[in-house]
Amino acid sequence: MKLVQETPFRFRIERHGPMRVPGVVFTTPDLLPEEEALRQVANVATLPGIVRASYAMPDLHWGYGFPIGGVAATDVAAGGVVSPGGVGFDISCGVRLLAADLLREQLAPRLNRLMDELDLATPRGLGRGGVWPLPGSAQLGRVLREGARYAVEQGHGVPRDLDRCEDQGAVAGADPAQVSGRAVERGAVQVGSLGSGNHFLEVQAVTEIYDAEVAAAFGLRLGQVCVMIHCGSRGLGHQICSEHVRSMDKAMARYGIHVPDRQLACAPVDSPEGRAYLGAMAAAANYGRANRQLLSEAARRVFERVTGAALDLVYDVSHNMAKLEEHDGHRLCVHRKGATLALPPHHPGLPADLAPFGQPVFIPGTMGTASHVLTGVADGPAFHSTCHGAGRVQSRHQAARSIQGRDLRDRLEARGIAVRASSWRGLSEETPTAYKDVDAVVAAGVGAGLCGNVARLVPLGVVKG
DNA sequence: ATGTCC
Repeated sequence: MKLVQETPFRFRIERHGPMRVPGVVFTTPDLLPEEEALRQVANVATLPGIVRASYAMPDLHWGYGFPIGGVAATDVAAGGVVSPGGVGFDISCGVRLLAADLLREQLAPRLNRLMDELDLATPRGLGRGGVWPLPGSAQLGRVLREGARYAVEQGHGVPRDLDRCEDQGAVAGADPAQVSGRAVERGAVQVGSLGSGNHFLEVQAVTEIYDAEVAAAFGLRLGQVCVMIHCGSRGLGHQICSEHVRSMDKAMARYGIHVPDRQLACAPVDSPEGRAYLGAMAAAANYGRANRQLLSEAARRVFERVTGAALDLVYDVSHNMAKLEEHDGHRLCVHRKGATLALPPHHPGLPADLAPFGQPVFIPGTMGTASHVLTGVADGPAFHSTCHGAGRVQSRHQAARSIQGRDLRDRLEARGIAVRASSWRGLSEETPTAYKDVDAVVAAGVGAGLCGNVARLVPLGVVKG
């Protein structure tokens, strides 16, 4: 495969074989991933209706069909397709940041107690329920339609929270009728739970401010304590993805669609299968947003009790979504998988007070390193998208073999990071050495013109899924 | 990511 470096932060995969557009990878030579991920970028470029390029962010790595860190837009009017693999199994997985009215030195004497209480208050782990009193399964329909808005309406949050959520807390077009009974069954008992894998709730502190004006507008200052929550749509999103991949895999031949990898199963956006998936995907997206809202409320109650400090929502973003967006007069289905929407300054989708500064974006790093706050910039080259995390370099298996969970906990604690894990195996799979350097990933994103860097945060304590 | 295989 021919990879041409076009600028210090931009590589091009020339069109070859059935590719309809080129591949464009925003990265640096030392962040370039395994060949297989680049192959996936090229495979995505064969999808019917794809426009401009198959894009990849600096945290690019191998995924199911589509690479993680991939952005692909299809033109709906030109037979453009939607593909569940372009969103990922964890539909609407995302990140929110809450800022405490508290400095890290004020928290220090109470950190351990705070972490103990967050540990108890955060349902998590594989399969394990983590049920919230909010919905019985009868109320799940409202969660699927109204997302975080329903949670706030029920008293789990304040109206201002919704101004600080992408899509004001609920995606339009959710169709609970397209969510199977199995998905509902799995989802009903997991509302308000963190999950496992790389999902976490961290107490962090702001250690660097790169853009003082934007940081102030986001409500962030040096030394401030924050809470970052990274989670998704749990078994419900997983079930929906599996079912719709299967249905599209069967339907593709009828639409005359041929893809180089069955994991790219897709159907025209404007088809029964396409509409069914998008309706179910939006429902899962709303579930994910309600989930993050409820976990925020749990954290707020703990903070209030232990420190007396309030937590203000800075923003909430998804990094696994497909959205119907207007670009240059065309209605496009923009898939972002392990990639974050980053609206530029003055975009109508921004709340008025953030309009001059662009949309906040959060990049969760790894447990031992750092996380970043970014902002959307004008003229973003990939449909206003940027990276979503550090990006894996080791498989879960490799990571787990490299260190015992208890040893990792000890090492982190020795560096002053309080760890509350739900499983030792899960903790070892998330060892910081399994990931790229998040600072380098962010620098590549900034260099490529995808985003601006606003602030850096380091973990004080981690509640691990 | 995920009742780590319907």
